Amino acid sequence: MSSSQPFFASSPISPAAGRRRKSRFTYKHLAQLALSSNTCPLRVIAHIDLDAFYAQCEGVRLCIPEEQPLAVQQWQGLIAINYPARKFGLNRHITITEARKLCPDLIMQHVATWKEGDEKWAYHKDAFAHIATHKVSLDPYRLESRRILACIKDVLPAPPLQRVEKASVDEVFLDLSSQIHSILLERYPEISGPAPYDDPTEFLPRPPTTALDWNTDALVDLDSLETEDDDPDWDDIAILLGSEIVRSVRAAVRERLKYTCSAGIARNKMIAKLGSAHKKPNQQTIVRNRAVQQFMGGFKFTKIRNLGGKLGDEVVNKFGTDQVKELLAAPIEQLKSKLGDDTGTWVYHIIRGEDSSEVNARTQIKSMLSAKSFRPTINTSEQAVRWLRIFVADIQSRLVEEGVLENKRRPKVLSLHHRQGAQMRSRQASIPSGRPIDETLLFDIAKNLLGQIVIDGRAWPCSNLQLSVGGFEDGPTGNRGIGSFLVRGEEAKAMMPSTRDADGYEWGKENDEPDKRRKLDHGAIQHFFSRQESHEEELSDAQNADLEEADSLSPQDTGPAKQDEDESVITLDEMAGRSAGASFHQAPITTYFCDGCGKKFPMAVKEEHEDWHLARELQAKEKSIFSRSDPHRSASSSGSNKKSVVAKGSNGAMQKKMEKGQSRLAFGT
DNA sequence: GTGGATGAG
DNA sequence: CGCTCATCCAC
Repeated sequence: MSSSQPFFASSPISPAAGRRRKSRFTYKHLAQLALSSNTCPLRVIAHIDLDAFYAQCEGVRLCIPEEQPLAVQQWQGLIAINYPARKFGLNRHITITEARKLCPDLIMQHVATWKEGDEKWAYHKDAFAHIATHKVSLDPYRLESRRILACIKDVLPAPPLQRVEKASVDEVFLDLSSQIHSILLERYPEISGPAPYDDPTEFLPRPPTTALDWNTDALVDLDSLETEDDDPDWDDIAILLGSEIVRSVRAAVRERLKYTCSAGIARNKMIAKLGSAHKKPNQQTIVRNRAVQQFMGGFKFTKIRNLGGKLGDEVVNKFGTDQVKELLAAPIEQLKSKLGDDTGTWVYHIIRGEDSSEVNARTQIKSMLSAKSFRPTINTSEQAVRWLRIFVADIQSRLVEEGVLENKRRPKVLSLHHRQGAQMRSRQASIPSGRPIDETLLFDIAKNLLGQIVIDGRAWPCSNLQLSVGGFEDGPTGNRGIGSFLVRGEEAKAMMPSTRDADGYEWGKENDEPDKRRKLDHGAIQHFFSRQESHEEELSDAQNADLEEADSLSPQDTGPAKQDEDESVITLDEMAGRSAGASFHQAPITTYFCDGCGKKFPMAVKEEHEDWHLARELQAKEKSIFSRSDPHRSASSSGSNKKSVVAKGSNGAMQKKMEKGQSRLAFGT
């Protein structure tokens, strides 16, 4: 909300009749460009947006022709619709039956899902039948997003000339200023020297008057007072270079990875983003500085980022319009008095196309969430605990992808959100540092947080649970070599049957002893988690059926109460430990040492552990699941038999393990 | 630091 | 819609 400006409102040199001798820009402005200064009037920002991203991912993965109408399904809804399908009037918020009616030829591919005990997400036929036991995974799209980002970074020059911000799974901002500065100096030696008299406020000479080739881009019309044959200035040259860079980035993404995207090129992030949405798909739009007024004037201001929600509604109500053009008439004092000083000032500038926000050179995420909405609701702690297992497996596998194993980054905080009716509650806890993160550790903490929420009361029926990690910290130096060495040392320590850390917390054992660091004592937890079997009959038929089906796949991981009639009190730890952990948590009698992990394991899990390594290696060799074609797909996911429950293993060995029900939690490495 | 609200896609 | 991600702010 800086009140720098208004550079573009007036020229330092009167645009009289005929040709100005000098540029409107100075040597100082040119120098600012090299630093990507957010106040530089020559600055060039691009926004790149993948077209119907999830749909494109599935199209690429399954080698579906691009003209084929294709939508991505999530349970009963559609979350992405490709452009051929949009011609049939399909949009989001449409049911799959309506969609099929409008476009009988439509392919609806369901997103990948997980269920309890799965090693990894997988694509399932008839996924909707498993809504009670599975959660969706958007991981395939995150992985593709990562490849595309890597491709973009690869075609751009090395940092700091390159500045890329990942704005979402399918969007990036590029600050092209530095790169363009270097191109300008190279191509136009006349401005590469020092300023005359060493005075940075000297105006630059004008660019050579060659007519610019704006190519095939959608070029936004000029403001009414400008004329098309007006001589170009350096901002025009710069933005045109920006457009050429973006064109080459898009071509690389297209040729190497088969994805189309749309882009906007402008002087700031806000306009670049409006630009990328202007013409889709597979097009790019240049919004020159002198076209900004014309471009902005045609929009509803509710299209501007941050004005799409309650704030936008508030402005509409207080000023009686949703048009940028009409709100321009409101004086800044009125905006400030009605919206507050800060917000009013921000709105005043933003509708004039002024946005000085930086492109943060950031491509890594700051938090990670795994969530599930329950329909119908869940009503018992043990159901919730089972979902925690799935969330933990999901998050752990994504942490592995983030490089947490190599100690590149690690989260500090784990939190659990819970919704009952309209009420949302959450609890969080720190993830102890100094030891590797694994599923057992995360599950242990998550389970404890659930206990806290449950004893606060009013936990059931629960309509939504979300487990997240955040507060990511960078590893020691970002240096992989020394980092992984240290981690291995820590891991070996943590794997010892009974190891206390500096705080006296005992690791390597399940928490069957009181623990001072917990906010709850086990007595309280036991009270609220006892006698779960009395709620069994409250499960819906669908849930019961699916739970039994899942249980039959993994005999040692059955729900607690049913088999143990002799126990009337089930602790959280027992519920947790009964599956994966069972052998893990007992002091092993014989152990073997895994060179790959640099740590000890119970001999009983040797075979499984080595299989797990093998599976991971095979998987790592595959650059992407999307590089494979999968011709055996049918036109829809409905109507198939319910027996296809076993996940596609990543190899035969894994598959066998899963059938035996032995493959549970992955042992942390 | 924690937990809730808002906003985007 | 359901599932993510990010930011802001009162406490």
